[in-house]
Amino acid sequence: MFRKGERTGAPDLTLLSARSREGLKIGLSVSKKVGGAVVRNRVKRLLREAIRPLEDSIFKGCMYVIVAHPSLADKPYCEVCRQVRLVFERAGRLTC
RNA sequence: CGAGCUAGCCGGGUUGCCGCAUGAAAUAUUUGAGGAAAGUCCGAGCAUCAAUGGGCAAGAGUGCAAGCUAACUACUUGUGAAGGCGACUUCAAGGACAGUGCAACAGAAAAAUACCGCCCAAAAGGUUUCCCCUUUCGGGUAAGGAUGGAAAGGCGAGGUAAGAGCUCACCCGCAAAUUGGCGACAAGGCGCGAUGUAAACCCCACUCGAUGCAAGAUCGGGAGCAUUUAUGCAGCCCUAGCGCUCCCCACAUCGCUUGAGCGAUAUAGCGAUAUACCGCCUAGAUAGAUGGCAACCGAACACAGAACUCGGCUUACAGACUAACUCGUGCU
RNA sequence: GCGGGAGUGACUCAGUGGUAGAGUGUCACCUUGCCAAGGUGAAAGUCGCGGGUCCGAGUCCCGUCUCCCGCU
Repeated sequence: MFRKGERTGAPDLTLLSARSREGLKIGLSVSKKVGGAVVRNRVKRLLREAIRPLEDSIFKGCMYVIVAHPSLADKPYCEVCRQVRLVFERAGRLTC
């Protein structure tokens, strides 16, 4: 994914997407630079919650990885939601 | 009222909708992070390693006493030392006449020494009768000598050729008999006067086999050596035992949560803790589960996320509460 | 999860318990018509942080923080 994927950016996160035959798969990458265990778990939860309402409208033929930047750690939920929607729109993967 | 000190406790709760993991089980429901889950600094369980069964070496750790515990270097209560007016707090707290090393600079000298000084005797010289002065050699001495963290117990008197605990008074330190205490130790003081450093090596006493759930168990295939002896398998030895070595595939299931478990009460104990009885079941994932949107409570804002499990230690921490005690001030 | 190492001038590193050093760089002066090279001199250190042992700690001991590496 990191070698071949197509990159799309937002202020505090990056989306990698690549064609796959296995259907929709979404991974999260939150490195130690973001924070300790508590902070990283929270970031992952917020990202999952942000993806959940979009799940039906995302293009099914790809695998995705969302990379969180350290600046995402102190953003509120609505901001995370906005950026996730933005990054999928920019990549042209939303079908609705 | 102010300042302090010690111990303990909490560190969110309730409701609705959507969502995650798990159990029972079949559409509705059970349970779901911490006081430190952290650091990994100690101690155990459990597992494997040739039985790690007995002994040795090497290495590591600990170092006041009694108790407590499954165990401990932890903990409790004491002893001693240091700090604080006090409540109280802190302490790796054995041994320096078993041995070795080190003590920079300064200083005569750093562990036993005579450089200067002081004193005695002899010789030579000056003077020349002596006294006195200078030099050399030999001996005595630790009173004085700008140092240093530390200088051979301190200070005064006697004493002496000069001096010296050599003797004496007062003080300092070590300390035998005896007495009290289970003990550390305390009181006591015959006698004695020893540099410091063991958190330098070390000595003495005591303790420790190694590796860790990524341990390991179950399930598959292949190669080499050996052919029931021997070789080989542990740091070394003894006894017992065993075919040995290597590679690939796979990550499924088990280990995986009921345990030296938690809570209340009573009894024993100053306490750590123990005993009895009653009640409770309280995460178990495997890319790794607790979140989102709202409402209310007076405010919900700290440090922070289980990964085999327990007992401690250490470190981080917004705020809230309870009790005992100490010091100061004012009033009665 | 388990184990090991490092932290010293701006940078790279030395450093037996006894005044903290070297090279590169920086600054000033000399040299040159100017620059470089060369020469002379100077400044720059909470020895990661907090305690302890010691007369005295960068060094020894304990705790702590950050970074790096290995097993897997």
